[in-house]
Amino acid sequence: MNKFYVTTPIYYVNSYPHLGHLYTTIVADTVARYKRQRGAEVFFLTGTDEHGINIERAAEAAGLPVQQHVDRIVDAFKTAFEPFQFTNQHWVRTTDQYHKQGVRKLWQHAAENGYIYKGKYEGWYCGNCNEFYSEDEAKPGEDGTLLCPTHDRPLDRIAEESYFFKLSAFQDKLLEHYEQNPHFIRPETRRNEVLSFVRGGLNDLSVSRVSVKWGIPVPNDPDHTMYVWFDALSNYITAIGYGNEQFGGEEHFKKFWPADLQLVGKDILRFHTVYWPAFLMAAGIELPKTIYSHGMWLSGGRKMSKTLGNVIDLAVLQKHFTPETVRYFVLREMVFGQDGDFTYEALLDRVNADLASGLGNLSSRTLTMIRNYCDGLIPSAGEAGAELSAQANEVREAVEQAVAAFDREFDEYNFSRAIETVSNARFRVDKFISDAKPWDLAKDPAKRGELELVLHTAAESLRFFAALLAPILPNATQAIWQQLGESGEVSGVIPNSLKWGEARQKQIGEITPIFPRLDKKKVMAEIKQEEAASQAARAQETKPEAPAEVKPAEAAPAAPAATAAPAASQTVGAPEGIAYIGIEDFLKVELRVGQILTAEPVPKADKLLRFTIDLGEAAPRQILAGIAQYYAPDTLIGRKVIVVANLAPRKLRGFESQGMILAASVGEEGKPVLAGFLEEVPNGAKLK
RNA sequence: CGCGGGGUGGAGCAGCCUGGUAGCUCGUUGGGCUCAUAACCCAAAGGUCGUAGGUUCAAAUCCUACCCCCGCAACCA
Repeated sequence: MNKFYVTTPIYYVNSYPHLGHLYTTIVADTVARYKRQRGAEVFFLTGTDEHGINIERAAEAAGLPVQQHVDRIVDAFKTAFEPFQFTNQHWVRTTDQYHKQGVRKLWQHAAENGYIYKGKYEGWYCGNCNEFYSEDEAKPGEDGTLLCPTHDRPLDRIAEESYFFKLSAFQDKLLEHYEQNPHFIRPETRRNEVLSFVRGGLNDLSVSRVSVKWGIPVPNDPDHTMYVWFDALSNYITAIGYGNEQFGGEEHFKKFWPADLQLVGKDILRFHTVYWPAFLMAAGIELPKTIYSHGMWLSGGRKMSKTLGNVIDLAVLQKHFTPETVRYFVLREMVFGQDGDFTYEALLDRVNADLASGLGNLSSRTLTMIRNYCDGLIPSAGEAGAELSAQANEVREAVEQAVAAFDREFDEYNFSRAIETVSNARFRVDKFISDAKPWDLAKDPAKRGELELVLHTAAESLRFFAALLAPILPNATQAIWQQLGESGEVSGVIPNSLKWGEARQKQIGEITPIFPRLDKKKVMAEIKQEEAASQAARAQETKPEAPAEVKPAEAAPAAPAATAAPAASQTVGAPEGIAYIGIEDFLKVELRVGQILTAEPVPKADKLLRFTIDLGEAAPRQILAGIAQYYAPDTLIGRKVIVVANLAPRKLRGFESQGMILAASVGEEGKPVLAGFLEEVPNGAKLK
């Protein structure tokens, strides 16, 4: 049987849907439609990953029971996806019962085979937070002890009981699998990355936590909760019936597993190409055929980030562009596997050029002529002179070759190239029409045969294009299909089996514009306005609506001043209420006036500057500060600054910093502005 | 020597694995056409494919070194 199982990652519900989620799902949906159209029985899965400590906390912050909180975000995903009419058979949620059941089964199998063992997970633990911190995350105390970054209390060295997955046992097996299945990880560059990672050695993986409650309990040891990735990755098998009765259970699972294509973003490549196959091997389950890592969408050449304010707002996007045009754009514009730049200008250009002026206009001109010259009946190929016949033949060949080339490229997931083959054939048709001038032929009854040949050829080309592009533009191609007088669903037509010349004497349908032309200037102006508005709104937004991302957005350099919008409420780390301290606490801090004697960048550090500062002491002090991106060292020499003089020394990038320079932290980027004095002050003067 | 991606006509990109006329979209200029969504067709201008070496009959493509940009990591006492 010809089956095809395609998955997207399940989306972590710690953030609201964004372009990246949409993109992966569009790709998966397009592949699913493509395979289905060609007769495969397709199972297309997407869903949400809903467990873990982050979710638990976000719910707490939102003041909701966790399940209710995740339900809300899942709804947001479904709502955002709804207009795109994705054809997924199922939406898996890791909070679903059958999933939990299946995951436990997987765990048990792995355990029975000896790949899960109980051990101790050692780390620095804060009793207040109930969490482990790495030495990097922890705050160094005065005497070298490590402090909790949130509570400022000493961390305990604790060994927590934890289950471990014997990842180390799979290094060779994985490498062997990669070698023998060159298409297991795609594209090539990603494969190489993983190869070198695995060759570097694999450590066993801690796969349970006693400190986390929101998750799936470990079988026979309910104090332990499974590590979220073990839980999440399993969805690809549990959702189709592994270890449960979902869709009929085992039989259904056997029918669709192994997955034919698992799409992932390159940020989660390692989990899917190392951990995931190792989990499967441990339980004796076959591995998926291909893990394809796609690129990321950048915005204006930069990674999208809330801090930079260059995130593509889905609401704005959907207001101006139909789901179909967005689908077309992301598939056409990005070379699959590489990063791509998403700009509204490029989107507008693409839509106007390829769809409005291109496919839409070809459809419009062809059908209009058939209506006007042929009473709306698609003509048979008429008799014509040698030259015109030759040209018509050439067009036919170009279209038929496009059919073959499209499938060839698409099967390799070269979506942009597959689409290009159609565009190239389309250019040929437009040229043919312009050269043959059917509007002139129509004036001369003697040229009836030639006229019919031209229009027949154009209509047939259009019919083929509609079938080819159906997975990418499901609604538009169906509209063209119907306007050509065809019945049924174009999504069920195999382009390869279409026969040239079949469409004749069919009554065309009502002609309507398929892709209206967009007014670039007008749309861009509106978008700019809406983006500004939504950004202002986001700035006002309170926590519960915007759960924190796992990875805090990177503070990026540059872009000061100009973006200084009416900087509404840019509170930096707003405390929940003020924790008052007494004067005695303040007096513990020794602030002194210092003068910068030397300043130079620290090698291999982007943000650090190294100073020697005269505090009126016998010898100047060496102090480091993370302001290199905002101050040129030379300009600071001689400047008077305020220094925390009794801060415990700390080594940074190999240099000991004997104090701290005070600066205001401005804006979301935390741009530093050095504190100083308006009058002359002597070095070493104490502040109080 | 931390890891990775990239430098191709004015802009944005493909081509590089599997050397052999440098291609696409937008933009510019001139012309044609009028069926069509001011669309379509033709023509032109514009590139020493980051730099320097090397391999080769032949290099954007393979090799070496270097320069620059962008992510990640590190780094903001």
